[in-house]
Amino acid sequence: MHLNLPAPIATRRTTLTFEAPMSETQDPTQPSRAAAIPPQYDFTTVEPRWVQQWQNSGLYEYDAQSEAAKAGRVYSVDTPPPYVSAAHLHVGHAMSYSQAEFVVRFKRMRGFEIFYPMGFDDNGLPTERYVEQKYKVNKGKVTRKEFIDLCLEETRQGAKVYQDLWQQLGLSVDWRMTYSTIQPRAVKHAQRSFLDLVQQGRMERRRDPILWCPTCSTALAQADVESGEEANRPMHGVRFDVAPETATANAPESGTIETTRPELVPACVALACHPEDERFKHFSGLRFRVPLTNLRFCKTEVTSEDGSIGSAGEVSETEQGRTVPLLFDAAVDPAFGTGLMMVCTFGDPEDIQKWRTHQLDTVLIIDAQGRMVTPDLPELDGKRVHVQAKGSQYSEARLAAVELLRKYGYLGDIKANVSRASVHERCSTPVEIQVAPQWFIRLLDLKEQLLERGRELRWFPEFMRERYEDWVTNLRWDWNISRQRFYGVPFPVWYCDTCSHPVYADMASLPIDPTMAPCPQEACDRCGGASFRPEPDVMDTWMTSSLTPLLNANWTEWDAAPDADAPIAAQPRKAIYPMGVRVQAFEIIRTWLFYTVAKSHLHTQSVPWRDVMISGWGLDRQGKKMSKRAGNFVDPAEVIAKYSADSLRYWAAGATLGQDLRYLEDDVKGGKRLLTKLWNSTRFAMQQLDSYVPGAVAEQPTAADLWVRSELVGVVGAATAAFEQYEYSKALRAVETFFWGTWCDNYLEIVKERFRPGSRFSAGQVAAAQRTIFEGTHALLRLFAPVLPFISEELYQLAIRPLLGADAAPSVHVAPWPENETTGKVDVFGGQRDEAAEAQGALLAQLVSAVRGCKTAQKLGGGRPLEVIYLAAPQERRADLAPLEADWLAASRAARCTFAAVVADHASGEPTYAVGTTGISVGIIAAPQEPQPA
RNA sequence: AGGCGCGUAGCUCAGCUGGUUAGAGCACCACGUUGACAUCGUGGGGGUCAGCGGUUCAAAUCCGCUCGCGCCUACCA
Repeated sequence: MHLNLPAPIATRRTTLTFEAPMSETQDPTQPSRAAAIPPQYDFTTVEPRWVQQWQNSGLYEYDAQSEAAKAGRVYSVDTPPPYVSAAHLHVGHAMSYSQAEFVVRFKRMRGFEIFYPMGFDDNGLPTERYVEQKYKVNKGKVTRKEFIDLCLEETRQGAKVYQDLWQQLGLSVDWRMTYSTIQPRAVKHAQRSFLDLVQQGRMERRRDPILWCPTCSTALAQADVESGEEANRPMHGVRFDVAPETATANAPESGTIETTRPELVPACVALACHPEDERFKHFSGLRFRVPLTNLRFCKTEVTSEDGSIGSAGEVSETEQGRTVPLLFDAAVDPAFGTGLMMVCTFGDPEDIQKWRTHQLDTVLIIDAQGRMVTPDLPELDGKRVHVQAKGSQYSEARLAAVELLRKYGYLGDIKANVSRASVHERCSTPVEIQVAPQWFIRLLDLKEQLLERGRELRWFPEFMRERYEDWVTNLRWDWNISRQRFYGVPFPVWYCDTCSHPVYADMASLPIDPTMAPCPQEACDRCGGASFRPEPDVMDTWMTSSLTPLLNANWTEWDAAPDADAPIAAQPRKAIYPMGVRVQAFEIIRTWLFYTVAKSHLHTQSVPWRDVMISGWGLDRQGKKMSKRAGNFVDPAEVIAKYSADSLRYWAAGATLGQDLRYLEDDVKGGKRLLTKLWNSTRFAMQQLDSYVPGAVAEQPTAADLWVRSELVGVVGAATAAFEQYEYSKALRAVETFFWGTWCDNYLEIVKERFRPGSRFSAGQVAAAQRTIFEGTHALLRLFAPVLPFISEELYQLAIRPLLGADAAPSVHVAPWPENETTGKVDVFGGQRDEAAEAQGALLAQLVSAVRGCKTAQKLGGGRPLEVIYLAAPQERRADLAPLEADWLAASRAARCTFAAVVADHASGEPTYAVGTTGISVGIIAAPQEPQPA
């Protein structure tokens, strides 16, 4: 038999050899083909053996020189580099990685050269947070080097755990291509990206208000911030007195604002109201005194009784405090609070907006650690803004501020008010706004272009595109990539000590750490200064993660001279870019996906991939997201040990793309059942093939053969179409339904009789059944292979490959998918559907089922032979029945059937069964029970 | 507050470009083991398709509104 192997695979992979897996168990006295298949499937030995053999043989290695690669038929996969916190691994992770891999395996069988690396994200704040919590350290307690060493060690351990699990799970990754986001290659890419954006004028160092996490002591990007819990954040009325020097005859003496942040009152820089708000029409031109700013703390030294010198002091009121103007701004909502709002520096993005628009002063009273800096107000000074005061749900600073406002008579009503604060997604601390020099990538002017890139991508499922559009549309901050942390990619920048002018590293010197390497310039371009200091900040972790497609393609080496000595992972691969598909879950569309699209747009004026596949989450039985913290987490390694990797993958294949999936052990058990069924049915098939020599006997297919062949052609088409749309669950369902219902329950039961000694079937009919069984099994194993790689491979090697001869694909995973990708033609049983045969088969299945119904009603076993089947059918249907008779009688184990006017008359009152809505009904008479042998 | 997804048998989910009697697996009931499979087979019971209204000869499917769950975005002075 000649197998039409796709050319790309032929060059290298046909030379792969696998040891014959079960040869040692074959009984030489029984040369039967079926004997090659042990009675029981033992996944505990089979799965690890294939993990090893696939790995040893290089089956999944990317070959840039293959025929497919040269022809441009490369399918490359950008898969999420998980954080190293391996202890958090749960079946939800296994689910999403499996789902992506189903499609990868499908594409490989379609003849594509696959580039499928794995990455590990061991860079940046998430890792730092993990290390801090695990070792109970923070960046104040250890040196930068000690801390980085801890992070690297955690990274190594985590990556090992991940790789073991992914291999057990059967992911067909090319492990030579593994990257990590802190390795020199990744650092080089991130720094190159930085310098490239500097050259483009996209990268700016600005002293701007920025989002700030007081707990992590670092700046953040908009994407790092999420909505916090709803909570009561009371609204405090605060009276602002009109500055007497601006008072007019008909103006009021004061105005009242409402705020949830009374501690920020001393940072007030303006009051604002809507220009058409009648209530404030007399306020025009007024200035207001900011409460508490008229207080002064006078410190005096005192000598206490024991002679030690301490300090004391008192607060005194001065004549006037700071005054602020009243602004009219249409952005103020007259319906909110009193209609009069306080603008302070800075409470929220709205403040920044007004501060910019009206060029207001800046009064910063919260430091980097979230402590109040208010020297004239000792009750408030140093109080922490994000630490709850003892015995209160409110912070130290807020309580102290309220007390001060009350003491000096400015405090009005306090009203309950439910709202949510913006918090840092890594630590849930409410974010503050600080002002500090930071590096920004200007993005706000690119919204339209980035939306357009989003539209160039094919999204699966399509509705996920809206998550992207929403995010881009609502973007309000340029991307701040500076982080005041230890562990991350350093900026390749020094500053002049005299004038702070930046000096950039040479491209050729990357990767570089400016804290270790000298500044490449001797004198400052701007002022001639000769001493420089390195940039101490590190880059946002997404600065690297956003480059994974470019990192996989080794963008930094595209123009470099070829270096044959470079590790394979580091060699340039421009051909895989843009990549074929990005796979990820939906919650990081705004981060990973968005930033990657932005980077690709800026660096290559292109989308980073053609397709985007978005998966859902693995949920627990109650529908809650799995997480270590929630304690509802299921360890995938345990599931694999108990039920096999194939079974776990089967569960993962049950989720509709983009939808969440609950973890139910029963569903994994369902996978285990399928494996058993597949094993047994293949064993049965082999038992019928001992004498099979393809083409030796001219086949005479029966109605059952023609029916099941046509159905299979249909299933191949349906599964292929589904996989092409990333609908692996639909594909599996089509295959499984056919396999269990049509193939096992009906077809195999029908043909069994054909192989019994002395059956009424001709040699040609037996040959037809053998061909159907063999080619059908071969097709089924290939159809199951993407989802169930282990058992498919084992059965392919045991049952199929030996019969195919020397041309056979060395692995089911590089065997040709039963529909040809280029021609679109199904390569099974001629590839044509036969509607008449399918209609006949449907009738046959109904007839078989009706007889089973009779047997059950008469409490007869399914294998009980029948003496006669009585059949009542309208005259016009009788012609349809004749071609089915042989298969029907065989499946029913009946000696003969005979037409009758009304079945019940001939069946001794036994129950009769209607055959669907065909107008046919049947009745049976069982053959006498044969005497049991003594 | 806006957007997206979901709401179908006891449970988990298909179906949702409108068209016979709404499906599968699990669970449940009954029956059945003389050579693929009891980790099984056969047969069966079980659903006002969240609710209300509309379009249509015909609605689980299309439209509108309401309710519930999840998520995203915004607001949070």
